Amino acid sequence: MKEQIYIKKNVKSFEPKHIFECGQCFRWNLEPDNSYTGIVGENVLNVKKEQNNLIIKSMGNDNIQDVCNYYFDFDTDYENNKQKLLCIDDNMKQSIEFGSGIRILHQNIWEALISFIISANNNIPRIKGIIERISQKYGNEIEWESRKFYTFPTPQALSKATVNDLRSLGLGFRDIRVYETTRMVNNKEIDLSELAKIEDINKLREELLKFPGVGPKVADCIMLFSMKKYEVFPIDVWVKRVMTELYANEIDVKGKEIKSINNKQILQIANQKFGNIAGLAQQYLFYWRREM
DNA sequence: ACCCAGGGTCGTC
DNA sequence: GACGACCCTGGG
Repeated sequence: MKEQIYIKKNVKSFEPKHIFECGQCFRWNLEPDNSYTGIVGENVLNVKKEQNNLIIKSMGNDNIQDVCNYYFDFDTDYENNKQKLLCIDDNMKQSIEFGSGIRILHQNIWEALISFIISANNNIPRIKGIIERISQKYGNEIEWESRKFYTFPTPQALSKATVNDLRSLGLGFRDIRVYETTRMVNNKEIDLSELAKIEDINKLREELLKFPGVGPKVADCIMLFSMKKYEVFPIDVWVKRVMTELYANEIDVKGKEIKSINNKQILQIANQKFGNIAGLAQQYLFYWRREM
């Protein structure tokens, strides 16, 4: 366990607030000095932006530069992607201006699987609290600057939790879903490392849907936020709201005004407009609408 | 005090 | 395919 520092100069499309508060991750917290501290794998990271430079510190065993390149997806050209979306319409333009520093993180699949099962019919403060308590109880402790942090538990570590243990950590009705999913992962009924190799989105989704607690929305979140499948378009209440407000009039049939559109129609619009980076467009729209 | 909604999913009809 | 139930918590 060692402390490391990584300074990356002249970054574009990287704004900690946008990245960590656009709803894709649950383990990052704002510090008094305006930096963010979070847990990535078995490391604690602290990220601060000063002018256009990034100052990243870490405590852990992994090489900080490798961790950051993978997790923050530094190889993807966001300037180029933003340019493509900007010229689609004025809505995209506004939402990108608002969340210009958003990046889609490359999170751990197992952690994303459990986290988004917990997210079902739940609010963000409570989701964060639940994940924090799970990590405190079943994860590894890392001490840094006389503070204690807890990594997200491995499947094996979480298998020690009974349904009642999970219930007492505040999961509510999601307790059995998390318990069963953990059991399936440990038994390798579905092998997560094999899952990551599946290229075809629909085959991948089909596999993910076999886990209890994973429906279409959660499956798409896992694919987008931990597997870099930028073409998927997770539809939640907020996305439904914003897509209806912005685009319901476009599927206006025979002069009739349509005020509610279903998920299939939303996907159709998303694919047609945003194509293979629909997931990125989804994040700009989600963040924009939710912060309004 | 009471009600409602929250990054949905599941079982039932 | 539509509909209600579901644990729990913070905010109105």
